[in-house]
Amino acid sequence: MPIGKRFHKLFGEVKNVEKTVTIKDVARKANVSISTVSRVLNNSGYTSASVKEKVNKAVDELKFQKNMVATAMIKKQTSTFGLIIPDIKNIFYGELTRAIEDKAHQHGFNVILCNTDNNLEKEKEYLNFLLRKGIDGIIFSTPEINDRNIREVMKSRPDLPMVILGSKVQNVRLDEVLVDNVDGGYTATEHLIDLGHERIGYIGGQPDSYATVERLKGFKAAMEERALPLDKNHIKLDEFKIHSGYEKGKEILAENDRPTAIFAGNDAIAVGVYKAARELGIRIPEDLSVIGFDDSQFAEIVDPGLTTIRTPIAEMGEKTVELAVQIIKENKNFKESIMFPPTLVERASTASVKKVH
Amino acid sequence: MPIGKRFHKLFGEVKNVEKTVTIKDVARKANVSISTVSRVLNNSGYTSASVKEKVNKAVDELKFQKNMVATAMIKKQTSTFGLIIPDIKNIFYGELTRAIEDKAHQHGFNVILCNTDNNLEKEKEYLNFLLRKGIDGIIFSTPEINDRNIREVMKSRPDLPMVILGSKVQNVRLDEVLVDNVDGGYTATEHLIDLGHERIGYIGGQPDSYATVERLKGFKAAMEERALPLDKNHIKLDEFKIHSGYEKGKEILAENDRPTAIFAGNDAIAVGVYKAARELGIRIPEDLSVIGFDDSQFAEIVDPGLTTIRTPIAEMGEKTVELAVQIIKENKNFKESIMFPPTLVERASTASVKKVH
DNA sequence: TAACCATAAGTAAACGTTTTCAAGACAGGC
DNA sequence: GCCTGTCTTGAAAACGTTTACTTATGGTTA
Repeated sequence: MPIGKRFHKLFGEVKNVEKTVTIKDVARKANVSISTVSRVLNNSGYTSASVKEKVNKAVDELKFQKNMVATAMIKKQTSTFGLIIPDIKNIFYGELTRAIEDKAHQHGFNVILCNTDNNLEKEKEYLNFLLRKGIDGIIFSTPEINDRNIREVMKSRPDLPMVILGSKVQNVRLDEVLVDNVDGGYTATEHLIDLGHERIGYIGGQPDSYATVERLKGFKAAMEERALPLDKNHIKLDEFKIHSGYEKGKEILAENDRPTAIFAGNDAIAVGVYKAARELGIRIPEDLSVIGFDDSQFAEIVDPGLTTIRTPIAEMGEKTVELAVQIIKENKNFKESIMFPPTLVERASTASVKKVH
Repeated sequence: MPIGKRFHKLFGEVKNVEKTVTIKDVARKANVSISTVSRVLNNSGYTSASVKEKVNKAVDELKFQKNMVATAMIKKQTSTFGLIIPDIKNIFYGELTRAIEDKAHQHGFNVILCNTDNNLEKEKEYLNFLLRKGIDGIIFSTPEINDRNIREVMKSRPDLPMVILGSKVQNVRLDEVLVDNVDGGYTATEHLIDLGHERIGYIGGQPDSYATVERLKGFKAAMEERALPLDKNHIKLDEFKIHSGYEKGKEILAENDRPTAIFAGNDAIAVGVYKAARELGIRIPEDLSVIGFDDSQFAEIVDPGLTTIRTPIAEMGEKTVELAVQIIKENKNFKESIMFPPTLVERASTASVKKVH
């Protein structure tokens, strides 16, 4: 298939048909052995100044570039990470991915993108592919982490750096970087309570996901601490998507004793709540306070600006990569759990509850 | 560095320390030569049914997985594409990337993500990396395509499939898939004119970018066709970003004879215009009609819903990958130019101009 | 019965590097 | 002048596949 080869075949000794230049060509030109070339290239071992010069000159003249596939073959390192997320269309993962890719690039790694849609079979497929391609590490960031797939990889490749971003896998000891979701949930709820709200709804994402559960914990903790009742009808879980926020928002807001504030599990859900409120003629923040989670681009775009709990997405992404790189370079596994603190970002979607009603 | 090896070193003949299983192990277990194993694996050449069975059994039992690095080494194919975009955080590229990655996955390819921020040096760096890694093709999608880098790659690797998505490079013959930007610009403007608008502004992205220029062409064509004057003060170019829409929007809307409608070069710019209008107390669509371009997620989120020109992002991404795959498989370069038609999507941000004033 | 062909399977070279090993050169200390 | 140690280089093995080439075996055809 490669053109160069084909020509060789067809025409025999056709000269210089865009043949890629290898270390052999450099060696020939510099009049040294390939091992010497390799040594100056990687400057490992001993090499004299004169030889170094000769080789570098040849490298420049021939515009030689090391073939990384060959290097990968023998070194068993590809300078590549696999990144597993549900969906890059999701703005949250866009921001995360950008941070990860940047940091990886800084360290000389590329990242292979894998969108799983939270589909275990798809994830498994990707995992197989990545493993066979010899990637140097895997970064997971999916709300529902499947321990079956993870466990399998851990068994077949116990040495492979894996770090989980934003989620936890039960009963599996892995490197993980997280936001303090309980704290975030607590802070969000506290903020609403401080504004005088008493009937507060919660719309969360995937019921089994770590983020949903933990944020709900924080929510409940704050409500209980202030002795406010939890209304089951005002707590709904679905997905971390606009659509879910819209649907569940409509359900909650249609009730007679509808809440005066809603804590949305993430910004996308909050956007859905905005839409529901708009359709029902409910004004934000006059009639309804809304608080989100993540502080993604959505929060600023929406009108009124969304008050939200900021997840330090970029910092977390960067830390994740640094952890992975460290594991690779130092060849030891930390199994660390790094927790980032979330912060409240006040915009215009939350206000004091109207006492009159 | 690889654990397996290290152990071997340290303890001498330690047995079976999670050594990866190779084709040799399969051959030994099945009592055949490695070439035979290779043949049944790829079913190429002749293999008897009995041998096939033996080999497959051994493969299953050993859970053998072909090492793709080794395959890449000899076949010079890595089943990997490089994707070069400015920024995955940008929602437009998120949607595009998802479509591309999906299609690539369907065809058995992975994609390496590269964010260049439209920085030529960065682009070059990525390009070098990709080339050295032996990727099978490159997909570009950046507003300002640098012909220097492209030309260089074309020279060093004339056989390498490259396809450009959404942009054109002057004086370079490449496979490209595009939206009809002139048509889109024309349609957008026509829509506004049909609503009775006469003073219409245009806020575009990067001045040198193909999309900006072509959309502006369509805008001008429509204006001229209806004999409407072009006001230089109402035509501003900056970047395809929210911030640009905000800044330029404010400038335009601050004028005395401010336009009654604005054609934004893309949806992000339109979002910026929304913000500017809000700050200035200008209502959309009552006081100002706004039309965007792309029909990205922003268009639906914003209130009022953004009327926009739909770019068939997903379809274009898919077509791009299909083109690249076809080039690889059939080993011939089409240098095709595929044009997709844009369509008008009416939402609530455009309305008849108020005649009273 | 010889010649030919299709089928089957093994041997070894190849892909482009890195790395181990061996060996040569040269210096300094005795 | 010999031994030891430090530099310096090259030959060759290795990484895990694919593939060209070779050889062997039957069966068919002339």
